[in-house]
Amino acid sequence: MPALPKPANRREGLRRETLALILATAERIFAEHGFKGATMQAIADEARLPKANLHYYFPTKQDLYRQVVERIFNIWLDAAESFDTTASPQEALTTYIRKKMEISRSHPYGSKVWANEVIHGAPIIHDYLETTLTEWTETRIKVIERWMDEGLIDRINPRHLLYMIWATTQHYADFSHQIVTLNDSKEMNDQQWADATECVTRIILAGIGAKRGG
Amino acid sequence: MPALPKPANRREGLRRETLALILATAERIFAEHGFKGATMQAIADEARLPKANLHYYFPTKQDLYRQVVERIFNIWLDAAESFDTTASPQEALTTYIRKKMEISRSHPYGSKVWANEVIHGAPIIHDYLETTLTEWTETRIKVIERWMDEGLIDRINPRHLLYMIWATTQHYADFSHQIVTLNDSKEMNDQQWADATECVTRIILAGIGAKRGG
DNA sequence: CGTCAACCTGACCAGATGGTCAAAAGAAAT
DNA sequence: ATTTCTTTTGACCATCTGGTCAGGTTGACG
Repeated sequence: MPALPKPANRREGLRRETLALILATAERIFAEHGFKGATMQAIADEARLPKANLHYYFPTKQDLYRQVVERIFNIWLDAAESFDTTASPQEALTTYIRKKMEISRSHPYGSKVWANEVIHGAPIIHDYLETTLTEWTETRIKVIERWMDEGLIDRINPRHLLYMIWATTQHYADFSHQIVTLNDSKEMNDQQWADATECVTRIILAGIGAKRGG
Repeated sequence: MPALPKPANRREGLRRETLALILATAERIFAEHGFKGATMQAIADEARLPKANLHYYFPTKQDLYRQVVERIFNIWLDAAESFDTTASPQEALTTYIRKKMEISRSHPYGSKVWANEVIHGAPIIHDYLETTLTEWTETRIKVIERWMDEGLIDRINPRHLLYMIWATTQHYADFSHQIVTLNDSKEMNDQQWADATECVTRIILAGIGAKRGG
């Protein structure tokens, strides 16, 4: 996430706006229809741009898709940082879960695109999984093992704890249609999101034998 | 799941074999490429049938897709039955989680198709969500509430407990590529599946304050 | 064996879609 | 004002894909 320098001139500013508009629209369309189901024409229409203009900024559909996915990965990385390797299990996990739930609420389309990508074998982002994600996971597993060695939590397989957190938090974004349907066809409100976050955190912490607020 | 009567003759037998072959192949291709990404030609090639033959049995791609999804839903319903409403929390949840993990292992393609469908707004199965799934969920929520009233488990929001179980168990199928990558690029073996099931069950049970084996 | 219905299949078509291009329009620099 | 570079855009094309169809093949049945 490089801090972006301010636009040098009118052109540069417009260019950024257009890029942002295209990326945001594309994220939604890719999330709703999948890579193949999304068409450049549909993205163009939603963004109110001629299709040829999209191809000016992103030569191919794959280029556009890749940038959408990379943006999402960076958001994920930000949240991943909040898994503080120096904090107590309670602090680290509570913060991490909250952050992930917030992402599910604020970036539902991104989460869906990511899910889609992984479900279909991660053809575009396979290298990310093998490098960045693997490294991140290994270091966190070591942290969790240390917690167990120090008797701060029960002995469990750290891998499955992580999967459980990922699966559950992302479920609220990826399966939002199912959740909405089961919620009287209403979007979850602030209170319900807070309730979900609290409930998930509590079950996870109790599940691994970590006292809360400790 | 109607018990199928035995084929009356050679023709009937062949017909069933062909139907089963097409459905199984389609399930895999739909899982790997999504609805739009999967082509009738690809399914035909994989099944070693002429494309026109597919259209003989399934007039349109949507018909084929719908039947694939319906088959998956029935498998889900079977597992759902194992959430015994009369058993203790430990029994009911342990069995249910085990059953769902088994499905994730034995029907990974089906799970992926389902996930895809829900992620994209469940255009085909929306009626299932609104009827069968809603009813099932309501009855199970009542059961969980009874457990809480009887002091068998802690007070939590039953809805989120269910979401957690669904999310986590299905994660092993839907995100298998990620899991394999993080597992030294090897498929999970018998021991690892048993380990995962045990670990998930333990965290959930402890998470809601239910003693194990009780 | 003959008839009929079910089944199979190569060839074909219409529409959709990713991508191209040349020309026009607009901003920046001189 | 003129030149130069970036951006915009409508028209166009090659390819892919779902679906059709006419004619051939096969099994059931009397």
